[in-house]
This record gives sequence, C-alpha cells and structure tokens, in this order.
Amino acid sequence: MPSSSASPAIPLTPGKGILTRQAILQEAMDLASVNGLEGLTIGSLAVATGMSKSGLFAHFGSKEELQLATVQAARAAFQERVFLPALKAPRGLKRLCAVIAAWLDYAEREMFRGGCFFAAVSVEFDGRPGPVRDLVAACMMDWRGSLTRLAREAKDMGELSRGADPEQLAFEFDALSMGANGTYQLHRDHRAFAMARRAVKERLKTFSAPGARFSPL
Amino acid sequence: MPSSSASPAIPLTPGKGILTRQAILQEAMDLASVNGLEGLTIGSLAVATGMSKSGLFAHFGSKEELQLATVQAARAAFQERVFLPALKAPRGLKRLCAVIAAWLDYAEREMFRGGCFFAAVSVEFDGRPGPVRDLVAACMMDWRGSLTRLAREAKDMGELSRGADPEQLAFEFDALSMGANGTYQLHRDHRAFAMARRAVKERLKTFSAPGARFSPL
DNA sequence: TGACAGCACGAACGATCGTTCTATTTTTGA
DNA sequence: TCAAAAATAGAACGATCGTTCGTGCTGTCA
Repeated sequence: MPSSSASPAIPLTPGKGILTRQAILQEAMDLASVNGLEGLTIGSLAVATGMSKSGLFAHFGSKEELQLATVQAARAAFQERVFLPALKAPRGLKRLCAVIAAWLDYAEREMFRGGCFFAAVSVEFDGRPGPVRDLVAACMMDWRGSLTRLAREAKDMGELSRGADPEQLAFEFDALSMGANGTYQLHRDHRAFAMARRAVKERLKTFSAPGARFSPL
Repeated sequence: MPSSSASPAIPLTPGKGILTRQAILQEAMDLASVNGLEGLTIGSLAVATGMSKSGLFAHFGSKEELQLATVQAARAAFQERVFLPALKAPRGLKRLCAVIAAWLDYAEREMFRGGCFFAAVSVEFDGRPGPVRDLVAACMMDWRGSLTRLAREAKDMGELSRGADPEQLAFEFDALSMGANGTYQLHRDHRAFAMARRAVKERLKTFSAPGARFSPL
C-alpha cells in the first residue's frame, strides 16, 4: 500500500473536468426529460453546452455511458433535492405525506424541463433490454420501495389501519403521481395535480386510524 | 360534377394498395408501442414488412404522415377491439367496470407488443409540439372523456353516491391503469394489474350507493 | 392487343448519427 | 517555471436517417 498521503478518491477541489462533466449532465437531464434518452443526441448536447462533439464525447466514451451517467445524475438530484429534504418530516403519516407532496411539487414545478425525468425515461426504455433499462428499473423499484417503507412505518405506528396494505398504497400513490405528471405534460392542465392530491388524501383518509393526523398535501 | 356512377370513395373491394397499407400500419403499431414513434424507423419498418424503403415510403409521403396514420390506426383498433365491445355491458356501474376491465385486459394481454400504444406514445410526444402530439393528446382526452361520461351515467342512475366526482374518478382510474401498464412493462410483474384492479374496486366501493351492483373487474 | 394507372423497387442524395483519430490548448503538480 | 497530464477541438469515418428520382412490373379497361 502506498503512503496515506496519496490523493483522495474525491479531490477536495473538483478539477475542471469534473465541473464540465457536471454542467454537461445538468443539460443532459433537461434534454432527456423532454426528448428522451435516445433523443438526447451528442450533437445537440454539444450545441447546448457550447462544446465540440468530440470534446464532450471524451467525457463518457460511448452514448450508453452518457445515458447511464445521466440517469445516475438524475437519481442523485432527485434524492438530494426532493426525497431527502422531505424525510425531515416527523416519522409516520406526516413523513409519507411530505414525501408525496415533495414529489408532486417536483413534477409540477418542473425541476426538469420535461417534467419527471424518470416518467419519461422509464416508458422509453421499458421495452429495450440493456444496462440503461436495468438501471432505470432499479431506480423505479427504489422509489416504490421507499413509498412502501414509509407506508409501513405509518402502519406500524398505528396511524394507518390494520387493513392498510403498504405495497398496495405505494402502487396507488406512485400511479396517481405519475398520472398527474403525464396528464400535465400533455395538456398543461394543473388540475391534474389537484386531482392527484385529492385522490391521495381521500385514500389516506380511508385507511387512517381514527384521530391520526397528517400534514397537508 | 361527373355522373353519379363515379367510383365510391371507399371501394367495395379494397385495392392492393389499401391492403398493404393496413399490413404496414399493423406492424407500425407494434413497433411503435415498443420503440416509440420516433424509434419507428422507415428502414426497420420496411424490413419488418418485407418491403423496400421507397415502396413503403410512397404510401405515406413523409414520416410525419406515417406517424399520424399509425396513431389513427391504433385509435381505430382500440375503439373496435376494446372500447366498443365493452360498451355492450348494461348501462351504469356495470358498463364502467366493463370498460376498465377491457382496458386492463388490453394492456395485460399486450394487444400491442409493447403494451398500451398510447401510454408509450403520449409520454414520448408530450414535449414536442406538432400535429402528432396534438392528435395523441386528442386521443387521450377522448379516452378520459369516455371514462368521465360513463362515471357520470352511473352517478345519474344513482349507482354512485352524490359525493362522487366523475372527472376525479376518471382521472384516478386512468392513472391507475396507466400505472399498471408502466409497472408491468418495466418489471414484468403481473401483480401490477392485480393492484390496479383492487384499487379501482375499492374506490368504486367507496362511492357506490348501497345495494349497487357492479360486474367483476 | 395496347394504353394506362397503380404499386413497388433500387440507387442515390444530403444530413445527421455515434465514434475514432490526431493535434492543440489548458490545467495541474513538483 | 516547466514538463507531464488532462481537456478540448477539428476533421473524418461508416452507418443510418428521411427523402427523391427514375424505372419496371402488374393488373385493368378500351
């Protein structure tokens, strides 16, 4: 083993390469949320970032690597800016509500220019085998798993009735949110989000134990 | 005006051109449900149908016309093979259930190779202005409008409670169905459809008037 | 039988795709 | 400060994209 003074895996000051790579991926996420990961062309991405095709390409080595990096960047951005902040809400029903509310805000405020990145990309890749599809599928599993876990916590705390099925509820909330995102993207009608919020609220009311309190959606 | 003996607009015996056009569109719907309407390449479609690129192209004149024709063919196929048959159920709650059940079957049995054609295409085009997007948006509006009308009929017949909101219910059922389709396409897990059916059933039970009967989903 | 649509084909176009080179500039670290 | 390393640019590749053009089939009526 070399001495402990070796340069760290993640340098304290990000090099220039890392910075431009981040700028590229920021643009890539936006473009992909609109045109998909296949419509995300290296040429158009180069124009959008003001770089040359080859200079940009060198950062990734292949289009598939660019796609994978874009998905991972979107996952990180989602975790950091949507999911983790919402987790600060108090455990149980309130936290579940906070996470769903954060997701709906994330989609409605269009953190990515084309709405939810994963809604666009998961539909695009669900029929094409390969590592990109696998990664996207894993992200979606993750998200649903988180929703399921939060619902289960609320149930374990007695805030949801014994008849509540965490997996079932997670599926429903996921579907309602995605549906609102899709409807809004297609028709630019904000009522879609209002209807999703109402549906989630009523569904939670159906299963919430008497006296359980949940934060507004 | 020429004499009334002119050939009818729709000839009794479809000419050869019409037949191959139908064959092309059948393949086009399947390919587009998997790879999208942009991934639907004229070259790949020519290979799939055993035609030459130029011979196939001549039927449409442009890729956009091919896309429009494919969407209209999918709309017609959906109407003919899913929606209209389900409308034969008795008016009211039963008919609403029959239509939703038909849709879920249509998606689960993969009438198109990539699942619901419109689920794939509407997400793909929701961010790209143009006639294709407009047509797809109109199809989705149509579908949601039909669901809304069926729910309103059930309500007017007294089978759904006074508190039931047809538009809201239509949104929810649409979202749940689309969500099941997406989850199934991504994870190949049939439980997605089971959860959608359960959600629709429970939601209907919440709003159904006492004693109202609805057919199984 | 012969003229004439309708239909399909093959070859080719310019544009753009992802990708590979080589050269040049910029940044980094001793 | 200077050489090594990293980052970017430019030109070009073969493949494929949508599209155009000219040609040859193949039936149908006169």
